[in-house]
Parts: sequence; C-alpha cells; structure tokens
Amino acid sequence: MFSKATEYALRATIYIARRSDEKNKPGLAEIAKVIDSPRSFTAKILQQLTKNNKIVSSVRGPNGGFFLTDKAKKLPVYSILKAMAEDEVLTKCVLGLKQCSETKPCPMHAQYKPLKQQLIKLFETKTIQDLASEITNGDSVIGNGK
Amino acid sequence: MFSKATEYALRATIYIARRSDEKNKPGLAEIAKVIDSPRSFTAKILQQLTKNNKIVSSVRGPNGGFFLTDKAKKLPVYSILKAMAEDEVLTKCVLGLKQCSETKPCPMHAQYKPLKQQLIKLFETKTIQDLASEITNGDSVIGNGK
DNA sequence: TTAATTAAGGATATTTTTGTCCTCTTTTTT
DNA sequence: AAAAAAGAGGACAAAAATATCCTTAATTAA
Ligand code: FES
Ligand code: FES
Repeated sequence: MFSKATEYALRATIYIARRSDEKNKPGLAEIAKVIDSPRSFTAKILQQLTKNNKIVSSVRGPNGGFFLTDKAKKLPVYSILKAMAEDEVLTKCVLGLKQCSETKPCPMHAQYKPLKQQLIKLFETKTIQDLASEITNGDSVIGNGK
Repeated sequence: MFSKATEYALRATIYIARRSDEKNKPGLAEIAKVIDSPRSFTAKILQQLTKNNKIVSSVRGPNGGFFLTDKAKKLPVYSILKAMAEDEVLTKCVLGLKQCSETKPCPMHAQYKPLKQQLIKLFETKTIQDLASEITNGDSVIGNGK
C-alpha cells in the first residue's frame, strides 16, 4: 500500500512518540533497530520529517536524538502521509484514472468510494499519540520489542 | 495503491473484456490509446496476463488482437492482482510489519482490519465482467472514450 | 578546550519500476 | 508464394525508490 519509506516513517514516528519526553530521546541506532529498518535510510526519512514538516524534532550531540513535542503527538497519522507525499495513495482512483470523480467514475468507483472514505477518515482521526498509546498499553507492537 | 503496471493491467483487461468477442479483438494500439497507457509497456503487461495466468488470450496476424474467453470474464478482479503479483498490497500489514497477525498486531491493525477485509472482499467478489458491464451501461469509464 | 557523541547533509551505489526499440514468429490476405 | 499485419520476446534505457558511506556541524561531558 505505502512505500517502504512511508512505512518506516510511520513506524519510526510512532516509536519516537512512545519513547520520547524531555529527558529521553531515542537515537537513530535504537530506532532503526527496534522498527527493523535500514539505519542510514531511516536517517534520511527522519530528516525529511524533521526539516520541512516539523513532525519530528531532534537534537544533536551526546544524549541527543529524536523526539515529538506534545503538539506533534496530537497530529493525525495522515500528516505523516502528507509529509512523505503519499497521501494521494488514499485519494486517487484505484484504477489509476487521472481524476477520481463522480462525473466520470471508473467501474470500481461506486463500491470503492465508501471504503476509501473510511480509510481516509481512519488516518485523519487517529493521532500519532493514539497509536503510541496502543503500544504502551501492550495492545500492539511496532517492531522487535521495547 | 497499486503500481502503474497493475493499473494498466486492470484497465486493459476490463477494456478487452468489454470490447472483445469471437469476431472483435482490440489490438495493442487501440487498447493503449483508449486506456491511456504507454504502448510498449502495455504490451509487456498483456504478455504477462496472457502467458502464465491465462486471463487474457491473444491471436497474432491480421485482425488479431486480445480477447477474453467467457470463462476468463467471470474471474474475480482479484485474479488480475494475483497475476501481477500485487495481491499482497491488500493483505499485508499497513505499517509494514512482517506479519499481519492477531497475536502481534500493529497499532493500526484493530481498526484497519475490517476495512482491509472489505477491500479484499470487493476485489474477490467483483468479476471482470461486472466491471466491463458498468462501462457498457454507461455508468462509468475506463479511459478516453469508446 | 578537547574529545566524544550524535544528527545533518552530500555524494554515490544498487535495485526496482517504468518504458522503448528492434527482431522474430504467427496468421491472414492478395 | 509473397506481402502485410499483428503479437511475442529479448535487449536495452531511463527514472525512481531504496540504501550506504563519508564528511560536517552541533552539543555535551570530561
Ligand atoms: S474514479 Fe476510480 S476510484 Fe473514483
Ligand atoms: S498487523 Fe498491521 S495491519 Fe495487521
């Protein structure tokens, strides 16, 4: 469904949200290990999320690492998709028509549309914090332990 | 959601289903034009659908082209996804965990699962013929006219 | 102030996806 | 039989996605 880059972005952000506060900032090595992603590639993705979109924050130097502000934690998961420029995975025509519209719908449209809307709603409604809590509560996992 | 190749495969197959019978077999040029896809790349995809998976049939020579048998028309759309080796787009974990399971679910799983199941059901239930009929009835389009 | 630690950023490499082109084979028409 | 019209298939090309490495900058601790 999503690219590897976006999958890593989602997993990394959720993990950081769960692990970070004023005192505790997971570093790249820890993050990549836990979410099981290639380290340097993950670094690039975190740069993307840090730079333009202000979803993830970072500090350099000893005891540095990545963290999410309380404000960032309240962002919808959808904002990660937008930061990765993959939000149109959810919005575009499932058969690849240039426009997904009511006036010239593809033959899947009528039945696909309600599912699509539920999907979008799910990503718009769930916050990063919501997903992080799921893990803290032990209801779900994001990778290999922790 | 799906790769370009799979989008072309879906559109091409639906178009062929709609246009073809014993006497009438659309050719590559016509198909690519109507569904708005790169001609030679579409040829490769149709080869894939013809060769291994027997979804599309073809005949060479003058008045040759592509067609679907009545049997093929009754196949679920899902079979096109399988032929293109992209069925796991619908089945895998939305966050990219190696397993989508109940025992170690990702934090999206609980809410994503029902949508995923509806998506799979949609692709498993709808036949190629169903979608072709939608176009014949004028209820939807697959590309630029015809 | 020096050394150590950690993210940022640039350059490069690899792999996959997407796409083109040319020749070969099959089939029909003349 | 020859010519023409298609798809089949292989080789190649271009672009995008994925991934690695190395140097630089910032920050902290000794
Ligand atoms: S037009 Fe294809 S999904 Fe809306
Ligand atoms: S475990 Fe992630 S969707 Fe099922």
